[in-house]
This record gives sequence, C-alpha cells and structure tokens, in this order.
Amino acid sequence: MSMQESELLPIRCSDCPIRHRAVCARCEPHELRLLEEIKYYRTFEVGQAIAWTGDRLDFVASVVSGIATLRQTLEDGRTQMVGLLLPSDFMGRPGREVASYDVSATTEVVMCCFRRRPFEELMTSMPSIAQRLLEMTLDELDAAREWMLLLGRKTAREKIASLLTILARRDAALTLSRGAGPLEFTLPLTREAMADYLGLTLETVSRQVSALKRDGVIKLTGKRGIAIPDFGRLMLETGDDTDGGMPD
Amino acid sequence: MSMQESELLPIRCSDCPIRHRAVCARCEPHELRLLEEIKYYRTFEVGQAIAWTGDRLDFVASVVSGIATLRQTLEDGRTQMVGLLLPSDFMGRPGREVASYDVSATTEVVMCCFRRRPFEELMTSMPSIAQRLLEMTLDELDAAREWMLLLGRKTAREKIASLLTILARRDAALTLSRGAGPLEFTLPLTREAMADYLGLTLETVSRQVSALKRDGVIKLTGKRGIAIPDFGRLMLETGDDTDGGMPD
DNA sequence: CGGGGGGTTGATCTCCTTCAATCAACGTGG
DNA sequence: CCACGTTGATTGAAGGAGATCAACCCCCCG
Repeated sequence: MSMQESELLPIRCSDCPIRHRAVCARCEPHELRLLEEIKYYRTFEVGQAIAWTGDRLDFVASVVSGIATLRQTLEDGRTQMVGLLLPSDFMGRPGREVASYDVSATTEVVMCCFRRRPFEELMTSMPSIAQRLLEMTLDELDAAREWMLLLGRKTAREKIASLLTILARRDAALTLSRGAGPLEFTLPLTREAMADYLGLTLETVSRQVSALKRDGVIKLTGKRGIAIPDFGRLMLETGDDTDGGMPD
Repeated sequence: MSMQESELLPIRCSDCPIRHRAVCARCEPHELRLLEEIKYYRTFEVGQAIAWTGDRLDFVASVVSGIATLRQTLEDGRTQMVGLLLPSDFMGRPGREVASYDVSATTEVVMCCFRRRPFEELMTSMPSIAQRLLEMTLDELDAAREWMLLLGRKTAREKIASLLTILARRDAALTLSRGAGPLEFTLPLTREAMADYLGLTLETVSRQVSALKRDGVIKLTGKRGIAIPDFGRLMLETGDDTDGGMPD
C-alpha cells in the first residue's frame, strides 16, 4: 500500500481504481479516451501544499490515492478544516481561477489532473462530466451541512463519536468487511488534525478519546489503531437521530 | 412589499423578479416557454412548514420572494440552521425523493415550483439549467464552508459581527445603495433565529448585540433596525482575513 | 385588562480552553 | 550505544466564554 511510484504514471482510465466513483464515472469508453489524452498525474509528499487560498490554480483534479485536507484560516491563525479529500474526490472549481482553500496532503497523494481550460471545454461538450460533478457537489453540500450541525451543536464527546463513525463506515466500505464483528481501522489523522476538523483543541480530543476508551465504547491498539466492539453503542454517543435517516 | 397575493399567480418568466439569478437564469426565451408551461406558484404563510426531513418531496422550487430556512435537528431537540433560502435560491435535489432538511417559512414565501420528475427530464434536455444549478450549488458549498469556519472557530462576538456584515451586504446589494454613508437595514431574523444560525443561545446573541452597541460598532433603532456607522470597523470585529479575499 | 411573543439582563454553573508538565517512540549524530 | 531533540499524545490545574435558569420589560393585540 505504499510503493506507489512504481505503478504511478501509465494508468489507463479503464484500470483506474477510482473509475466508477470519480468525476469521470459516467463517461463512455470513447469519452474516456479523450480524457486519457489530456490527463496527467502528480504526486504530493506528506505535508506538502497542493494549493493556497487566493493563489492561481490552473488545474482541477481527482484524488487517486491518499488523503488531502481543505482548510480555512482566520486573521490570527485559528484554522478550521472544511473538507477532506479522499480517493475519487474532486478538487478545484471550473470557472474559478483562484483557489478558495488551503489544500495540503495529509498522506502522500496522487492526483489525476486536467488543465482548467481544456477541462472547462470538456464540461460543455460532455454532459456526463457535468452531471457527475453536480451530483458530487450536492453530496458534498449535504456533508458540509451535516458538519455544520456537528460544529454548532454537538458536545466534544459527540463530535469525537461522530468522526469515528464516519471513519469507521468509510473504512468498512473500502475493505468491504460488511459483516458484523468488531470493526477495526487505523486513524488516518493526528489528534491535531482531528481537533482542527471538529472545532476543538487537541487536548480536548485526547481527553475525550481516552474517556470513550475508559467507558468501553472504543478500544485503542497503539496510538492510531481503533477497535469498535459495538457500533450501535458508538452511534448512540453521536447524538444523532437514530430512528430516521439512515444515510443511503 | 407585503401585498403579494394581488400580483401572485400570473407571472410571466420574462417579468419575473428573479429571472436573472435563479436556476432558469441561463435559459433562452424558447426554453422559458417550456418552463412556463409546467411551473406553478405556491405561497407559504409565516412560520409554515415547507418540507420535513425524511418526508417525500415531489417538487423542486425557486424562492420568488420571502425568506425560508433549512434546519437540522439532533435527537434531543437541539437544532442548527444550515442554510437560508432567499429570493432566487433553489430548494430540493433532483434525483432525491426525500427531503434532507426541515424547511420552513420565516416570512411569507412565494415559490415557483416544478414537479420533480418533469424537472429532472428538463435537466437532461436543457443543459442551461443543469449548468446554472451546478454553479449555484458550488456557491452554496462555498458559503457552507465559510459557515463551518464561523461555527468551529469564531467567538460569539465575531459570529454576530459576521452575520451582520452578511446581512448588511445583502441589503446594500438589493437596495443598490452602493454609496458610502451609514448603512441601515432591518433584521429579518429574531434573536432566536440568529442564535440558531450561529450555534449560540438567544441570550448570548442578545448580550453580544448589546455589547456591540455599547462599543459604538452598531446602533439600534427599535428592536430590529440596525445602523452601521463604520462598516470597516464592523469588519474588523469579524476576525476574518481583511487583506486577502474580497469575495467577488 | 390579561396574556403572550420577543427581548434584555443577572447569577450561577460547566464544559472546554489555556498553559504546562510529562511520557513514549523515533531518529540522529557523537 | 546512549544522549539529545523532535513529534505526537496524555494528563493536570486553572480560568473563562458561553450555557443555563430565572426574573423582568416592552409592546402589541385580543
């Protein structure tokens, strides 16, 4: 899972791991061929900046592998993470020349890039791309609004629990371990990054994680390993409406 | 500004006040004619529910006049406003049968509605609608993320100041009073609604509004009238980065 | 006149921040 | 191999911003 350089450059769209979820998901084979001609890959190291707020951004891209974050900053340096870019997620806004967020690589990140102008032209000529982008943007809007509820109204403990359920669900989806049994996964975020995401301090995050462990809701293996013996129990800690909306 | 019933029903798209900003903004005259055939108007009273989370929602709509809010709720009743629908804003998600939020009318609201199915078909046959919807959705996503920064990292005073700058700017844009001079406008929200939007309690909102008044940042005329002698001064109170990003 | 909705203000409490010390894991250079 | 610095994490003590509970005001309206 870590030697990406070897397999980096010559990926055919048809072999692409994010083929069916990314902005190109709806494309026909002949459309993919057009994309293949103008796409190019870029790799970003751990911690490296991908874009800075206000700077010119001449490409848009899909995350192929790795994790990147979107951040906004106040004048005095307080920061808030406003989005997480995971494999298949899209970065950049057609029609906008300048980045709206600070984007940086949390892990090593490989992106499938398109220069902005040619991509904008494709958008008008290939409705399948515009359609998919709309769908993805609506999903992100829903996610952002769910996060607004978390930031505005949840307690620290509920925030942690919510983040863990999201990460656990995502991990389960990737590893296809649909079965029951204790979920286990590795935290892809430091305590500081978690705090930044949740609108907390890293100390509070650390304390609440410890508290959840003490109460038997989660188990820690090492610093980054998380095991969840009873997912329903964790869900109860999120404060969310349980009865109604199973998302999807 | 209040006797909307008289002029309600027979609006031609070409005379529509939101013609150039709504989801139909990019439509050609012949496309408008198609819309005109299937659109219908609905009016909602002050406080009336427009949609409930989880309930079936068989139409999408543009706000023609009035203000509506989007809310999410936690199990124990804590609520967070996650969006404001103002004239020209769009409600509903093509491709989704069920409402994701509680939508309710803050003032009397007039909406220009389309049954969902026919609208979805129009989206595929009329790219100008899909394009415009994508643009509007991206704008909303930016707004939601800016709100995440506010909810996660700003102090109560900064939150109030931020909300006031937004409302003041919007009002200035509507009344076209671009000139200098003390801005004045009427708060369209109760203290409770403000609190709900800002992730605060109504008491804290009241206190911080009073504090801003005491400090001469704003002046109150009656309960709902706001005057801003020095807009720059108010901006300083928001905590935002002043140098960089003038939005638009 | 009574009542209710919206708003303000006060007293107290509490959850989270702030500041700080400590620890474990890891690498690096002497 | 060990001293040292660094990075991420945990834990403690103190303080504060905002929540909570409660009283009260104002104004409109029935």
